[in-house]
Amino acid sequence: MDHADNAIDTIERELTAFARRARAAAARLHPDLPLVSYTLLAHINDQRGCRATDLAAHYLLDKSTVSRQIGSLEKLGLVERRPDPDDHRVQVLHPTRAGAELLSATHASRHTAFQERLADWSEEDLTRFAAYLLRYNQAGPSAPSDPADPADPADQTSQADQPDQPDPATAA
Amino acid sequence: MDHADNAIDTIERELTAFARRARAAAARLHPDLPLVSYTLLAHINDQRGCRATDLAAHYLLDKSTVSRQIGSLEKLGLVERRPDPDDHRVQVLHPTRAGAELLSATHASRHTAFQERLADWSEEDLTRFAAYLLRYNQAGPSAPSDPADPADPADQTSQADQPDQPDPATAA
DNA sequence: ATCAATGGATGTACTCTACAACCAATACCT
DNA sequence: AGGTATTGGTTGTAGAGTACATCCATTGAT
Repeated sequence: MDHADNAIDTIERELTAFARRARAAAARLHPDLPLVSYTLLAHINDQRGCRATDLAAHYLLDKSTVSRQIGSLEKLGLVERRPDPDDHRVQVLHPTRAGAELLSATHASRHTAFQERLADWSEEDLTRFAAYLLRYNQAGPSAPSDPADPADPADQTSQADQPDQPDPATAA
Repeated sequence: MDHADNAIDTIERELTAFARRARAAAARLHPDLPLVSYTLLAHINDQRGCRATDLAAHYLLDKSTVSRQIGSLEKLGLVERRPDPDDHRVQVLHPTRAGAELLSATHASRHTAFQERLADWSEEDLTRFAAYLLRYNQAGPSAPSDPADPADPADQTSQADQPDQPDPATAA
């Protein structure tokens, strides 16, 4: 077990820890907007209209799951479905006014939370950490990044709308 | 929006992406040993005997959740409960032989997956990335790291067995 | 001795998810 | 054109994971 292996173990452990906590925190802190719904809504918002199938492909979710998520987002009045004139099978999803507002409020509070947590990091460390995370998420033979926010200017390396790859963090 | 804010946005986005993918991957790739069970089993193994309450506190899980998880681990023959002679309310949890073996096999395959994903990283980058993750997970006013594997020599900064803090990654 | 605190289990309910089966619309192919 | 495959989406069903409330047994404190 050399240094690199130790580092890999640490990365594995810490990413796993993060994922577990994130999940718990999501349930705890999104009483009104569950994590998955938030993610999908954000994607819909960023794409300025996308189809349920796109979401399913992007997030590696079953289309039934997406269908129900969209259903609940619609029930909450955060998303609306518009028929696609070119293909009558398709519903183009758009955030409603309320959806966009909730999203921006949520994003703002998330950003603040991160800012607080990262308050004592130097700009250099922030930049490097961000770069490592990007690299990690894009890594692997066929692992595209997760261009969850392709509209984000910081997302310079986002690729096409491809499915995420199962992550070794939780692979066994 | 300065550089630091951009970096923070990237960190936020990438960690969130990771958490979402990890979740999906967990369900997909742990047919025999669900992620949570794996995590708890690993903790039990590392602690060489711990109580259900410890697990609940450590992972911010409800004790009912832990109780059921332990129940299923026991049903799978991976964990055994031993009465605590000093306190008859307590059950000390220990991995069975099968549990320890499954754990080490799982860990090995996880490590391999990470190794592959990180194969083209320099040792220096690995070390720094690991350090950043540790720092991130330990950050915050009252956010201890998640010493999931305190026995791991790489986990030099693990602290006491305190609950994890809700993570801004998914806080809204 | 009583009453509170602790460790744990159980009842119930909700979210997220997948798989399978299904329907409707479109595309392809001869 | 007609038949078949493909695609977009919904619904039925099932299971994991979780929380909250409640309950029981044991321990501790006054």
